Amino acid sequence: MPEQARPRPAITRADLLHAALGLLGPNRSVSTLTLREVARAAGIAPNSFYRHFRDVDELAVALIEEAGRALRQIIGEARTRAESEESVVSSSVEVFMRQLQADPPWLLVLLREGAVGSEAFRAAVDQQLRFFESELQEDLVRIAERRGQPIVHPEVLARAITRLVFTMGASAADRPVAEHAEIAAQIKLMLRMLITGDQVMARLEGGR
Amino acid sequence: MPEQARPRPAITRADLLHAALGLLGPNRSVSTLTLREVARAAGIAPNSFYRHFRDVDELAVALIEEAGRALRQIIGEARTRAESEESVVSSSVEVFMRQLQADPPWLLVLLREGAVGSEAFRAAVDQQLRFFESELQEDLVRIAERRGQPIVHPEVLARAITRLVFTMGASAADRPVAEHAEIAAQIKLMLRMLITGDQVMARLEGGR
DNA sequence: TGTACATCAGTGAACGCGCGTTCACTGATGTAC
DNA sequence: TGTACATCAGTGAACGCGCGTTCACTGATGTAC
Repeated sequence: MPEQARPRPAITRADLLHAALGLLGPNRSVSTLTLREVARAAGIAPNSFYRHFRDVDELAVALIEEAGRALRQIIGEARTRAESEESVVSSSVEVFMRQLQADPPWLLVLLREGAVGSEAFRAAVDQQLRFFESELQEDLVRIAERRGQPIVHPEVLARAITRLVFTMGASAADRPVAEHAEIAAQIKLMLRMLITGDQVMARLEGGR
Repeated sequence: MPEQARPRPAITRADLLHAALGLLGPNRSVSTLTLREVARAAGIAPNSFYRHFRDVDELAVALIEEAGRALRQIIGEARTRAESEESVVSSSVEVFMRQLQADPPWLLVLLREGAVGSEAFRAAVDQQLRFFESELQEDLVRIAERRGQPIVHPEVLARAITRLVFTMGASAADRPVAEHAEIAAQIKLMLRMLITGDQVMARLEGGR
């Protein structure tokens, strides 16, 4: 049984992910990246790509997971500072829109790739959305219970909020920055409708 | 000034659109169609494609417009039979989900292509969504006023409903049909939250 | 009605290109003894 | 410390392929007179 020799990675998976991110833009989605492009951007020969990923799809999935992690951390930090549903909503939306304006390429990965691409691909985005949903759900429940007014449909509420924010964010990314404030206000209003609706339905259904 | 001679189109634009639709499926989005594929499916030489469209993007936009028209007509018919916000919502959602299960390829065009593709491409999908929004808004306002309880934020409400239905529909298209009923129920619940929220906020803001 | 002409949808061949993937390789590094 | 060997990230060349686009063409149809 031979002891394992250490590789000396001149180029890492992270380098490749970074190179791939650099290629993205308003009109370039992850699903259109080619192996040769990424290799070129990373400064390696095309065939060297295989030392790190099985194919471009595997890189794409890694990119999605990375992006999800990054956004969840940022939103999570904003949320821990919030103490009411109202402020959970508005601070999350504000942080989200601020990220959108900074226009980091990884955010586009989450906004754009959910619908298109290979099976594995869409599943990866869906997975990240579900992470968001469950984290949001926990926060909403925690805050609502502290206030003594529990949420009636926490799962559906969290999902509706998450999906609305992402879909509105995706369409905001295509519009001039000047409109972003207006869009943010619309999103907040929508979320307030949802939360209020849930609360009222609690009362109508018996208020428990 | 020569009088114009009539073309005798052996193959029409509609034939090409139809051929393109036939190529779509759960894992094939419009943005991945190639000119040669479509020409092959339509039974013409690749270069003949240019007699009908400038390029595949132009065909894609036509496809989107066609799909939008089709869906709006179907939903519109369902809606004219509805007389309360509640039934507008549930009959629209039901018709929508029924279409989804019938799995017509053109529906995928609207659900999948909003985020990816060329500028013109995304703009075309966005346009169709706006048509939906404004038609829905009219119906909501009309019905609410007849009931004497006007909607406070008709534009935002209509947009939230439209976006939620489309994004939830897109994710439903990836899930087994057995889950569709559950998803439809979730969508209805979400929309009820939105509508109830709007109504209650009316009262909170002074009830006018 | 007959003839000459214009129109134009569809064609077949060819082009150069970038793609993913394969192959046998090189050469730096780490390990065994 | 020195030497022989194993590992393996990266390479250069080559492959066959499908792509979009161009060109000069054909031949059926419609129009002018």
